[in-house]
Amino acid sequence: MKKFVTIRDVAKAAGVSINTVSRALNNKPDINKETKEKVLKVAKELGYIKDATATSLRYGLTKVIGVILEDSSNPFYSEVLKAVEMAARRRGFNVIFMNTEKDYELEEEAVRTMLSRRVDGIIIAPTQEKSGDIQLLMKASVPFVILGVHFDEIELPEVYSNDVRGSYLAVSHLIERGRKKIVYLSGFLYKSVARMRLEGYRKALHEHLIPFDQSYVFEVEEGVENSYRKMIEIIESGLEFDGVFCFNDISAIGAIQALREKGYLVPKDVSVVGYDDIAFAHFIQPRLTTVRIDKQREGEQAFELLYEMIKRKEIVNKQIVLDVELVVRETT
Amino acid sequence: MKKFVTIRDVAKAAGVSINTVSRALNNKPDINKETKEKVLKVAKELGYIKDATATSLRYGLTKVIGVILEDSSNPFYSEVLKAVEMAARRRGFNVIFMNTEKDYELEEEAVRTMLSRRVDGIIIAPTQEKSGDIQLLMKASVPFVILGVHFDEIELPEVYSNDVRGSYLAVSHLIERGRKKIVYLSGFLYKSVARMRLEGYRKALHEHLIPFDQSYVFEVEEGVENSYRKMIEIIESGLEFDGVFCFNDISAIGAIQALREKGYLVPKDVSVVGYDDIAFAHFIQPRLTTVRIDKQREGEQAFELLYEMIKRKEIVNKQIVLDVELVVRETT
DNA sequence: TTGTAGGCGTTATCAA
DNA sequence: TTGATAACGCCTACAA
Repeated sequence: MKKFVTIRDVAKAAGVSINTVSRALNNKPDINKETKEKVLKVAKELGYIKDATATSLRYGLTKVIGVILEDSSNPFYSEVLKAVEMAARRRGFNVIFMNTEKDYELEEEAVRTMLSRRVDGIIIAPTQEKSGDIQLLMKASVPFVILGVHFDEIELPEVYSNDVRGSYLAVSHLIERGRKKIVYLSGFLYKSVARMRLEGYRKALHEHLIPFDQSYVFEVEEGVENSYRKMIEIIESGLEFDGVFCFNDISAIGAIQALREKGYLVPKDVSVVGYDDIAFAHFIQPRLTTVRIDKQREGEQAFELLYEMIKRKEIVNKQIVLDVELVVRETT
Repeated sequence: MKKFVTIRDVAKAAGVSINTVSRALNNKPDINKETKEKVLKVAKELGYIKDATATSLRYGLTKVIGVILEDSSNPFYSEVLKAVEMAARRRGFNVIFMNTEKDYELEEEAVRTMLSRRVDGIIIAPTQEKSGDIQLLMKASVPFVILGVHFDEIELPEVYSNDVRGSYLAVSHLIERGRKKIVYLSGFLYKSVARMRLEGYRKALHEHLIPFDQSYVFEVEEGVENSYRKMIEIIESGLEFDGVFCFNDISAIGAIQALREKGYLVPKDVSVVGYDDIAFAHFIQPRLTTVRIDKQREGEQAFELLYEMIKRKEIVNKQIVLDVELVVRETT
């Protein structure tokens, strides 16, 4: 089991030396045409398949990139991941991915694994709880791109979306719909994304002369269940509100469920806006108004930035900020 | 950029030979305790990270498996894929995945790439249009597991769900709800899954003494849009029906959308059952009645079967058929 | 145009 | 207990 044909085997069968085989296989010029054809024929007959492992070792390049994210089955990330894979493949790269489950230890372990695999580059969506692994990456001098996150303190290659603008658009839209008391179901504020979205929220309120009220902002762990429960809690607390801006579509779905159960009509009584525009945002009922991030583009851009670094063999300290779009549907 | 510390560097810095370093790193017994500690210390100081590429070449084992599927962002596959990755990691394996976009050429190319990468095993969800790549895999004598598909003609290691039973349950349930004219929005029948589900459909009708009518079976390409359009078509054709059994949840969503647009109430006028129980099945409104496949288990089982083959170094010609469960919600 | 030899980073065999 | 050496499969100087 698992005995592969080597160039040595091909060489012997074709009656030439191993590097004549190598030359034939790699389209080198310095080889006789007939020899080449013969070698290629023999290689095919024997079912030769080049060992990328050996080539990697020889070249010091694996043509593999690593992708590290919290949950590859999440409808947002799964689309980004797919886009990365497709973009990578177009350039002859394969991708190894690892899930961190939002666990920093797993994230750091994933980084070490990728480094050990000698991937040519890494795309990572860090949890932002700690950033020791990012330090590790910087020291390792392996090209990497931060995905979906922006670090204020250090300048790093990043691809993320313009979420200040996104949430500004979302909240302004709510206000234009006549909503004045807008709950923000936020993610944890140690995450740059949550902070940016909070900033946009505040900006929109401010521009519309609505005072910011901290008691309308709730930091809630991600997941439908969590936002569902938090929404129930908010309703039961008696807080007055007529709009809900959600950290993402998933949490919007949870919120809408809670609202419905408590007898609120969406959007008649309460308007809801989500974020991300995952595929299901326009299949749920009522169709979700949300802020669209172009996930395919995000994945592609992340790979292309990484690729540029791999090719140029140097850090390209560029922050690519993707534009974002409000998609008005039926929940507002 | 990208200069890694090698055991050679460690050896020099520690004043020992390279294989003393190797011994220390790999917890070999025949090494002096102090030497070992010193080596480990130096290795850590220098930031040594083992090169898995070299180890792979040496051992003839990469500790990488390949996963080939049509669309890693599909809510069904993305969950299975994640489960595979998690299971693999527990055993010290990493995973490279490739999307085929239901294109046989890409699928075959993916197989070649995986072979070239010398992955220790492959999990593949084949399109079933052609199967030359499966032949290739068999010849290559690399362990592989077929995911979500059953081949009648050849006995191969497979993990798939009991879809005859699943659709039998679904259709029986529709009948018990008083439905008699049940449309089957099928996938293409060259796929084993579609055939199995058709069989269950027929079986349920037969047992309930409802004659099978070919004109109620529609082969439709996957995707919400396609099932949406087909459903519109069916309605406009004037066909009488009171139930719709869908190939999967995605197609159920499309069908429900069409029904709603055409003024049908679900489930009052028409009952609808989906298949897969993707995460969103219970977020859409009305909540979708569907047949649940345990996606996590499917991924785990696929990996474990593969792992068994890798460990035993021989084909384990086992077909693992996962049980399936009817989840009654609000569309029936 | 072709072949020989060395090396990529590891690990295993054998000898010291 | 330790060290020298060969080998995994490939590619590239260099030599022929």
